[in-house]
Amino acid sequence: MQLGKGVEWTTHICTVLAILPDQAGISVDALAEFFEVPSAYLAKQMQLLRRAGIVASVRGKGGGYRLACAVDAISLLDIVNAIDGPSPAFRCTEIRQNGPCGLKRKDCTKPCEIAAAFSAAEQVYRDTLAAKSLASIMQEAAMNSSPEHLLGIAQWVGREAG
Amino acid sequence: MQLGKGVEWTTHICTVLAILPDQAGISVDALAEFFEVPSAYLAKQMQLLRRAGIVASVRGKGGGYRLACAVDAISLLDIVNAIDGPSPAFRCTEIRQNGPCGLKRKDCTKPCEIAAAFSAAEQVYRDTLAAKSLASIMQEAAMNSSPEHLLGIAQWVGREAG
DNA sequence: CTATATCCGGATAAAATATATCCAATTAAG
DNA sequence: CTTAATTGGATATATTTTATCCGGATATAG
Repeated sequence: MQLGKGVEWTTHICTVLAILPDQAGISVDALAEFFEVPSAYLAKQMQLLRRAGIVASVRGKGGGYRLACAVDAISLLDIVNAIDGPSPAFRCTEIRQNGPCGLKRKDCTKPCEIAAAFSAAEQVYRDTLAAKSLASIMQEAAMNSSPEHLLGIAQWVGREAG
Repeated sequence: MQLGKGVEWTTHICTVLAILPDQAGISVDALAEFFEVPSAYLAKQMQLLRRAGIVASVRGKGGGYRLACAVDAISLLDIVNAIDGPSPAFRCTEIRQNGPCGLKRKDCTKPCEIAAAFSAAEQVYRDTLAAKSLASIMQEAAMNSSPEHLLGIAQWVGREAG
């Protein structure tokens, strides 16, 4: 059970987009260079973010990506759902209905105990991610990083967005 | 991010092995028939369970599988770790060290805020699975199932275990 | 001792997923 | 109007996961 690299990449990228001036944008190539990741593949991930309404894009020369919402309106769950999809990790195939002792379909209105237990575990996982906003990540990063590092990032963003 | 079918299969199978008389065993073919799943692949999953110490096997004619522990000593997390592996879903590739504003490796002793947030979410997921024992699943199933159904399973197990 | 049932482990095939690439559509600037 | 920069979407490739098969080892029964 693995989460794609795109989740890591785009989460970091959102923290960079978050310090952009309003209306400005950064190109995929610039973002790919900033994190040294393959730009072609990153482009695909950014499109998934856009379709999910997390970022907005501007086409053509001078275009690029920016956040489409406030940082406290974007949670880690939003990003995971956008990149990795919202489908649950545990897939119940109703094997309790199979075989010599299989249950009738009409007797299976409620999920079985096993499916229910896995769903409950996934729910707390999703709840935890939903409770973590991009704003909270930014705040923690600001506290844990050196002022020089933060300044360096702000300057780079300023150059690329200018 | 998907959990393999083996997790669903082997969890159900553990609930069947749980009602075996002591020292008896059931063959992979019988279990595969009971749930109508491919026996070749199920055999692989059962070997993973055995290597994890969840079930024990007896070779040769009349052999088969049985639980290696008490039902309250087996959690859903044990089964997931055995079948799906214990590696975390979120893989941090330390891209904060990359690019023009990359951090030096020596300044990265603590995980970044993003990796920490995902780890925390996975931890509550694992904790929830660890808190759910096979015994608890069995008890819930006993309450929710009809006596006839439970009897049918017990009879089938009795026949197969000889 | 032979035949049969069963697990064991490695080799292999198929499917799904992750990764990478290309070209068309669009926009800004000169 | 032409050129360059950029996103958009479809398509190709690589990697991983999932599934199957087969020969060997082991144990039981006759």
